Amino acid sequence: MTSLEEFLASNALFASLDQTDLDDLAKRAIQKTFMDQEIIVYQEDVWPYLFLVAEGKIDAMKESLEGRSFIATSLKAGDIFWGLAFFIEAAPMPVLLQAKERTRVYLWERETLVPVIQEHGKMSWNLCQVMIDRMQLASTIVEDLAFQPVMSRLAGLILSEFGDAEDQFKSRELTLEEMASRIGTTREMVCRHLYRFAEQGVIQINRTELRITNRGMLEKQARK
Amino acid sequence: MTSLEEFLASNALFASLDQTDLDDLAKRAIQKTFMDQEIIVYQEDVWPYLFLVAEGKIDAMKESLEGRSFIATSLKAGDIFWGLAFFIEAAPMPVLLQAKERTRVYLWERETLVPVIQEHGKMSWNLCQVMIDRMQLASTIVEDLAFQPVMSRLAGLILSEFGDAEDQFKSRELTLEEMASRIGTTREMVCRHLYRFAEQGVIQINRTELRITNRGMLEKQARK
DNA sequence: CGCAGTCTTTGCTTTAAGGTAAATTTTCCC
DNA sequence: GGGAAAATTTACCTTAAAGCAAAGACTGCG
Repeated sequence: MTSLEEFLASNALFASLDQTDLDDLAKRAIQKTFMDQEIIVYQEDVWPYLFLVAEGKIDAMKESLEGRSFIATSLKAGDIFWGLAFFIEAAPMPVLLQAKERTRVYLWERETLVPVIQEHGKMSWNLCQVMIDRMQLASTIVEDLAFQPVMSRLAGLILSEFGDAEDQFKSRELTLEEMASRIGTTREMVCRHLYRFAEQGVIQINRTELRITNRGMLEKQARK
Repeated sequence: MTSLEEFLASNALFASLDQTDLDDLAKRAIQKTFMDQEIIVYQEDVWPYLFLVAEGKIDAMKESLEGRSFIATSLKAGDIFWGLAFFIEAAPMPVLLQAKERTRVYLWERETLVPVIQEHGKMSWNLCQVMIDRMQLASTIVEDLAFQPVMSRLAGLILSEFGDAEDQFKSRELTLEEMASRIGTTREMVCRHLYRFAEQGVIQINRTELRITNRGMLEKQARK
């Protein structure tokens, strides 16, 4: 059993396949590597692939005509993603995919993988489960954009990015621009609100790091 | 073949089943009827059903704490929908479902239908296709909310609601409140923008009906 | 018919969000 | 180690969106 086969077997989507099928899919997988910041596929392109992230990180983002962008989700090792054209003839990508580190993926063409999926009912079912997860994500995004002001969305982002540091200063990994893209606003707004939070004593912040000083307050603000 | 069996057979999700299975599912379907405005299930409830709309109309909407609401999609005869708990144990409804006319649905419990779906690979695959459709919808919603101002979203709504009338006056079926819920704003904003469009000569409007006079302008505004 | 309740419309006010620009700091590459 | 490029921070200004309130118009029902 090759390491790729083991990797596949450990993934929820492929878990139900037997050795023969794993072997077959492993052989037909196309391995690709992308540099940091490299664009994998542009929005609106027709891209009939399904892929599995082996290592690295990929952002799925939407871009507006005016040059603003919105990061819908980030993919990491073990995650499955696909182009819509994998499922629907000629359907265009709803997002752009961009590597955010050096990233390696295995991908399969529609013609290769769809027959396998259709033959293995369990696999289709597993795929449904993956999709349901994605929908839950989309659901909270819509809710946030429709109802929450920028400040609340930012509070949520701070919690998810800095919430695991036990009230210690933690390096700001994301640029203001990136934070803005995750909550659908501009870098200036993010900066202003960060310092407003700091004024209120909810966080402490300097140019390179951030620390949560009042988590309860942030949580309250986030589901305001 | 009963009429329900025929109805099932005509649906993309069930199309691949043979007579025996159709018969079985038809027998185990739970038929329910809802009055206009009746709530079918509340947001956050755990509701492990998948259903098929036989007749009528259902809105799937999110509600905010402040009482604003956002209509994510409308379901009509032939449409399939489900509670997340159908797929994931104890997962809560991401939306509220409300009948918007007298509505009849057939629903199946998780325990009844999941085994059938898992047994029939083709059915899982069809379900994936349905989900992909829903994702495309969600994708445009996110894009609109993240990038488009209220005026553009309203232009899009006008086109989809009144676009089929050949520049004839058409009765305003939706209240301002409902329009507002579809594009994530308030009824006052909708009203103002409608009259702003009218001032620009893009539409004509009175208290009860509306007519598009410059479709090109609306389309341009919609993808601004 | 009349009245209560629901919608629509509009004016006025407040708040949130965003654009521009410039100063400052940091990063990164040669 | 120096300088260009990128990122952060702020001040100031404009616009978009929303909240509040009140005046009409319509609907449905007793």
